[in-house]
Amino acid sequence: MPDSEYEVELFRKQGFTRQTCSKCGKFFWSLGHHETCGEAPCQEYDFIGNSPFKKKLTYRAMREDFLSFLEQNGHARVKRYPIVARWRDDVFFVQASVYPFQPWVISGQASPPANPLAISQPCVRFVDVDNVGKTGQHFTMFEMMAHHAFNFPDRPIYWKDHTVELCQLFLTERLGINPTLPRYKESWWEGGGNSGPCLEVVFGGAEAATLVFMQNRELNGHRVPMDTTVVDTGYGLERLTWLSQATTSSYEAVFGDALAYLKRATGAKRVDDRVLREYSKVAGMLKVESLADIREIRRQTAERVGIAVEELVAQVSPLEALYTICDHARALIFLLGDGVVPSNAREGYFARLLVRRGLRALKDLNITYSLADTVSFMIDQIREDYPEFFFNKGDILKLLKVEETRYKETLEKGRTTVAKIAEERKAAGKGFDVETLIELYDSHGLNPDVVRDFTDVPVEIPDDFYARVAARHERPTHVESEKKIQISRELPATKLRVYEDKRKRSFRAKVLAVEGEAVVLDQTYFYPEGGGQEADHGTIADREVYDVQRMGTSILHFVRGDATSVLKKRVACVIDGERREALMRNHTATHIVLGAARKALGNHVWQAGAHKAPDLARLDITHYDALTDAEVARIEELANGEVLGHHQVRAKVLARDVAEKKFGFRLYQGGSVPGGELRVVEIPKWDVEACGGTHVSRTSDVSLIKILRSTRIQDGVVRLEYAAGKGALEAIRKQTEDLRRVGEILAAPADQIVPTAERIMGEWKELRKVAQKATDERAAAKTKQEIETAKGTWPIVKDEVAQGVGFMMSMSKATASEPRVTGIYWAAAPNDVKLVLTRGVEVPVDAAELVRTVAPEFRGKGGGKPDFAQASFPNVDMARAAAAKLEELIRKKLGIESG
RNA sequence: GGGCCGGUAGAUCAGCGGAAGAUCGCCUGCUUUGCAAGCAGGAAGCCCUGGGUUCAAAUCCCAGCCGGUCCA
Repeated sequence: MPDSEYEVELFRKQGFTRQTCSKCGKFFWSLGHHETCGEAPCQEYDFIGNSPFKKKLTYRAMREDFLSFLEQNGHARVKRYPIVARWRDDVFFVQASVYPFQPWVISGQASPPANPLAISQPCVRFVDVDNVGKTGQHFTMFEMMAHHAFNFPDRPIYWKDHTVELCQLFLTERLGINPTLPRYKESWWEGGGNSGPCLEVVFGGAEAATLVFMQNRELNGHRVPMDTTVVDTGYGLERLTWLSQATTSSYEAVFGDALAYLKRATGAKRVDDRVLREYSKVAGMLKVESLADIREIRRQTAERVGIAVEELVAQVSPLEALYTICDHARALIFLLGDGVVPSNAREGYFARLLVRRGLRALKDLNITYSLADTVSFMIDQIREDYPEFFFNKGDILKLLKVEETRYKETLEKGRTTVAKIAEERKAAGKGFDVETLIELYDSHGLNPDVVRDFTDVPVEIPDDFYARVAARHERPTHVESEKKIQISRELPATKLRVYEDKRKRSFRAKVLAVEGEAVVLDQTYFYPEGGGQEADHGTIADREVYDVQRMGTSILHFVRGDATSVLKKRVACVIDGERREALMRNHTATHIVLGAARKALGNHVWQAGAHKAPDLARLDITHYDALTDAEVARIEELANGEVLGHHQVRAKVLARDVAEKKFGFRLYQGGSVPGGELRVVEIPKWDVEACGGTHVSRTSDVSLIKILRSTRIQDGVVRLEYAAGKGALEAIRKQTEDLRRVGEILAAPADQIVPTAERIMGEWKELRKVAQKATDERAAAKTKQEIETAKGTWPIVKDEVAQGVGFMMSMSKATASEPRVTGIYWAAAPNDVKLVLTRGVEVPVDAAELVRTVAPEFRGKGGGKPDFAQASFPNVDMARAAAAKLEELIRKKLGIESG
C-alpha cells in the first residue's frame, strides 16, 4: 500500500512527522519525537501513577465525555445493541462496535440508525478469558466506544482526515493530553470479510484506540473495493478510564465501587501499590498464552520488586480472584440480561463457563459469598446506564441461581468420582496421571485444581494441560453439505404476491421456465417454504404442486410429471386452501405460544427454532429446565386466553432501523433475517416478530391451541409441540379415542380408567411374584424328592423337565444349595433344547469343562462356571444322550459305579 | 454442531459374557429409649429402548432416546 494511505490532512497541517520505531521498525506519525512506536513490547507502560490526561474520569464520566464530544461534532448518539448477535448467524456475540452494522448496513441493504453515529457498545470476547484478572488489562466484557460514518456512493460523510482530527481533538481538548504524546501507528486491519488501512492510537505505552478505514471486501479470495466505505473506530472505554485514573490495574479503575464492596466483604488485605504497578507493567509487555507465561510475569515482577515469587503470589492471588469475579459478574449481567440461558451448547455454554469460573474464583477466596450477590450489587450500580437489567433483575438472578446449583451438583458428583479413583491410585501407590486429569475435566467438568481440593493423593498438573485438552478436540469437523437444488442456469425472477392478498386461492400466471420438475412463474401466490413454515401445495395447470422453494429471486414450484408442455403459456394455478389455512393457524399459534411461554416462564424465553406443518407445529424455547405439567398447562391456558381475546394480528413492512427502534431486538426471534426491510408481525401487547410467514387476521381465527408434548431437547432448550384449529380438535379426538379404547380393554367405565389401570398393574406385579415363588417352591420340592430317590454320598439327579426352562432354572437353584448333589436337567426352548449342569459346593467336578467337552459330541455348544454350566442342543434326543454321557463321566470322576 | 463419560432397587453406585449385588433409605420384630444407635428378618429391579453377535448379553457391537461434560 502506498504511504500516502496514512498521510492525512491533520498530519500535514499540524506538522506531524512520519517516524520509525527503533524496536519493531513500524511507521508512526506524531507531533513529538519518539524513539519507539510507544506500544508494548517496544515500550513499557509509563502512565501508571502518572496519567497523561488532565482529567481524572470515572468509567461513566469517560463514556459520557466521549459521546457528548461526538454529539457536539455532528454525531447522533445511538443506543447500544444487544450483546447477543441475533441478527447474524456467523457469530454468537457482538465483539466490536461495527458488529451491529454487519452485514446489512455495510452491504448497503439497510440504513444505519443515524449517520454519522456515536455509540458505546458492550462487547464480549472469550479468547483471553484465561488472562482475565491476571494481566491487569484483559476483560471478557468491555465497552467499545466508537463513531461510525457510512459513506454511501451517493452520500459520503467523512473519511480519514476528519476521523483523525476528531481523535486528536478528543484527546487533547477533552482529555487534556499533551499534543505531542499520541503516536498514530500505521497498520492494516482485517475482519469479518472486510479490510482496510488503520491507525493505532498509542500513548503511555498503551493502545487507546484504533481508527479503521474499511474499504475492501473479500470476494472469492480477492480483495475488491466496497461500494460503501466505513469509518470504523474503536476507543476502549476500559483502557481510557484506566489511562485517566492511572491506577495499578485496569480493574481498579473500572470496578472501583464493586471492588471496594467485595474487598470489604472478603476482608482482602491491602497489597503494596508498587508490586501491583510493576505487575501490570510486566504483564503489558508480554504475550500471555499459557501458564508458563503467567509464571514468567510473576518471576520478572518479583525480581523487580525484590521479593520472593511465593510472597508475590500470596499477595496478588486474592486480588486476581476479586478482579475475575468482577469481570465475570459484569459479563454475566449482559449475557443473561440479553437472553442467554446457560447450557452445554452454543452461546449458553459461555454463560456456564463464566458462572463456573466465577464460582471457582470465589472459592479460592474462601468466603461464603455468592456470585448472585455480586451480580445483584453490580446491577444496582449500573442501573442508570442499564435500567433494562435492573427491571429484569429477578429473572437474571434466577438463571444464575439455577446455574450455581447445577455446578454444585456437578462438584458433588465429582467428589465421589475423585474419591473412588484416588483409592485405586493410592492402592497402586501412584498419584493422578495426566490422562486421568484430562478425562475428569473433559468428561466430568472437574478441572485439576478442583481435583486437588478433593483428594490428598498427589496431583501433578502440567503447564500445557488445557492445550492437551484442546488437542483431544482437534478432529476434522465434517461439513454438513446442505442439500441444494442444482440449477444449471440463471432463472427469471418471480413476483411474490402472497402478502398482497393472503385470501387468494386461484390465479393465472405465465410459465417463464421449466427445469426438471421445477416450474418458474412470472408471479405467484404460493407460499415458498420459509421461516419454519412449510410450503403451500396445490396445482399448476392441473399438475400437482408438492413443494415450493425460494432460489435467489425466483420461486420454484415443484410439480409431479412433465411440465414442459406449458412453457411460455398462461396457466391456471390453484392453492390448496385447507392446507394453507391450517398452516396460517399454526403459524399464528406459534407466536401466541411464544408470548404465553414468556409470560409463564420469564423474560429469558426466546425462540430457539420452530417448524409449522399443517397438522402439527413445534416451537423450541430457551429455558433452564424441563417444564412441569403445571407450567405446560399454564402456557396452554394463557395461549388460549389470547385466542379468545379476539385480538388483531398486524403485519407490516418496515425499514430495519425503524422496526428496531420501535420494537427493539425482541424482533429477532427467528434468527437472522436478510435485507434492509423487515416484515413485522405484531400481536399487540403479546408478541412482535420479524416474520415472513402467513398469518390469520385475528387471534380468535386460531380457534384453539392444544399443547401435545413438551420435551427438553438439550440443556437450556425446551420443545413444545402443539396443534391449532382443526389439528387441535383432531389431536384431542385421537386422545379421547385412545382413552376410550383403553377403558374398553380394561373393561372400566370412563371415569374409572385411572384407578382400574393402577389396580391391574399392581395385580400383575403381584401375580408375577407369586408365580415365580410358586415355581421356585414346586421346583424345590420336586428336586428334594429326586435327591432322596437318587441316594448315595454323591447323589446325581437327572431329569427331563417338562415344565420348561424357567422351572428347570428353579430346580437348578434348589440343587446348588445342596453341597453334595449334582443335577443334570434339560428342557425344550422355542428353538432348541437347553441343558444345565449344576453342582453343590463340595462336588469335585468342573461343570464348565465337562459341558464344553461333551456338548460338541452331540451337536451342542455350551460352557459356564465350575459350579454351573449350560448348553443347547438341536433336539431332545441329543440332549438326552449328552445328559447320559455327562452322568457317566461324573460317576467315573466321583468313583461311583454307574447304576 | 462435534468429541468424551454415563443410564442397574426410592437414592448413591459396584458388577462388564455364564443363575441380579452393596450401602443408605423403607417395612417388621427385638434390643435400647440421647440426636446419622445396635441386632435379626423382609419388601423393593422390563439392568433406558430396539436391533445384532453368541449355546449364553446388564455386560460385546450398531442405532436411537435420556442425562452429564468439554470444545467450537
